[in-house]
Amino acid sequence: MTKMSKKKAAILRAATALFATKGFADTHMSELSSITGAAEGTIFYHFKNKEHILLTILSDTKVSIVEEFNAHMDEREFETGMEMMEEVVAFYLLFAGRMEYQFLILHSLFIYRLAESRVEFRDNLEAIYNCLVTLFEQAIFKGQEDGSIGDVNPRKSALIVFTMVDGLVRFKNFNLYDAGALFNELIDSVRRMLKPN
Amino acid sequence: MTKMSKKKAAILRAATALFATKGFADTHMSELSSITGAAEGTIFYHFKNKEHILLTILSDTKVSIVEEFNAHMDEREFETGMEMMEEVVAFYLLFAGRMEYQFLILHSLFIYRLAESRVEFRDNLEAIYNCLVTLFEQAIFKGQEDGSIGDVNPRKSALIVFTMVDGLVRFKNFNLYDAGALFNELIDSVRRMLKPN
DNA sequence: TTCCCGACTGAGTGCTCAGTCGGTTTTTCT
DNA sequence: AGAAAAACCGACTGAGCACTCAGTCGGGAA
Repeated sequence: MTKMSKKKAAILRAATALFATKGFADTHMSELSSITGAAEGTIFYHFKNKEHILLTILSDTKVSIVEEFNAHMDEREFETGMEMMEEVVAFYLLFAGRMEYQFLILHSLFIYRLAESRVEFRDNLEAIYNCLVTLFEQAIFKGQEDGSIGDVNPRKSALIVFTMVDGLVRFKNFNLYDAGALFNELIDSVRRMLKPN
Repeated sequence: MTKMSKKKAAILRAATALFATKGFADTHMSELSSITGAAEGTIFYHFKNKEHILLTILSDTKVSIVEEFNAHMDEREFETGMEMMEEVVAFYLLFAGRMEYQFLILHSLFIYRLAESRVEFRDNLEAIYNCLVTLFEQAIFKGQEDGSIGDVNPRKSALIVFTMVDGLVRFKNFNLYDAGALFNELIDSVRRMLKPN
């Protein structure tokens, strides 16, 4: 984090893009080498194997998400829980756009396969999902106190909203249709879903 | 379809499960051979290469989805568009549960990578998504005529609902949490999202 | 009975790929 | 400056992979 060799940083950057767009198995060390200008030996000097590169990316992604979301939410105040909910959704979409490759990796099968057998992977994924769902849930709690959100089950509704927003990001990243065009529709839907009565 | 050798059917069945759970690249012909009892040569007798197995699975999946959804919807009448919407959502969740492997494949990166370069893949995927989104959209049209659904943009709202339902299926298949427990919450959310005023 | 053909076989082939290793260059510290 | 440590290099290895091919087998038609 504090000091990292140029090559190591370049390897992580290139691997993030390649894992996201080509998948883990279809990304070869030779490509990573030619793109970054680092010899294959250099890659294995910095990472003990291919999987370790992926784990580093996932761990970095977790740190980014947890830190940036909490920082963003901490530094602003909301009149109502509904406003907070709208801000979480908006920031989620903005952030997912900025970190498109990382979110593609989070939406990939190979990461869940690894999470089944490897705790290091599972822990990072759980931290990410827990952080995100909790933010949605907090907005609902707040909204139910101030009356801006109706009498829904907070945890379950948080998961539903998460499903919607994350599904939209996935569709956008897979180029299924333009998610940007659905932004307003999504916010409206969430509002209608959660408002009292 | 009409007549298929036992071995060929077994290969397709095993490949569906393996591609869904292990991914395309991590599924080896040797596994396919040992699981099905078919010699590796037999696999290449029936399919010209590995990719051709995947294409066959995708094409069969498309046929199943399009036929079964249309059949299911045709054979029942709905009082209101909202009722129809609830039935589409319910049947989607039921069907995705029955065809878990196929839906896992539909949610996998490798299929979208192939769709970018190969028309045969892209055409099948488009047919599937078009069929599904259109059903949601038709329910909204109907609901707007009979007053059970409010004044929303039909296409966009259909996509949002699709995002929710499909996202839930994805979360369930990736074992992120029990989607079954969210069924009622989902239906309620859709109803609140779409109801007039 | 002979012939044919679709289904099936599995050892063999060539290539690709993650990972190694012995060595060189660059940076940091005293 | 000089030594030590960190970063970097790329030819090499061997395991594993998709795919091939020459040939077997069984059963139906002529």
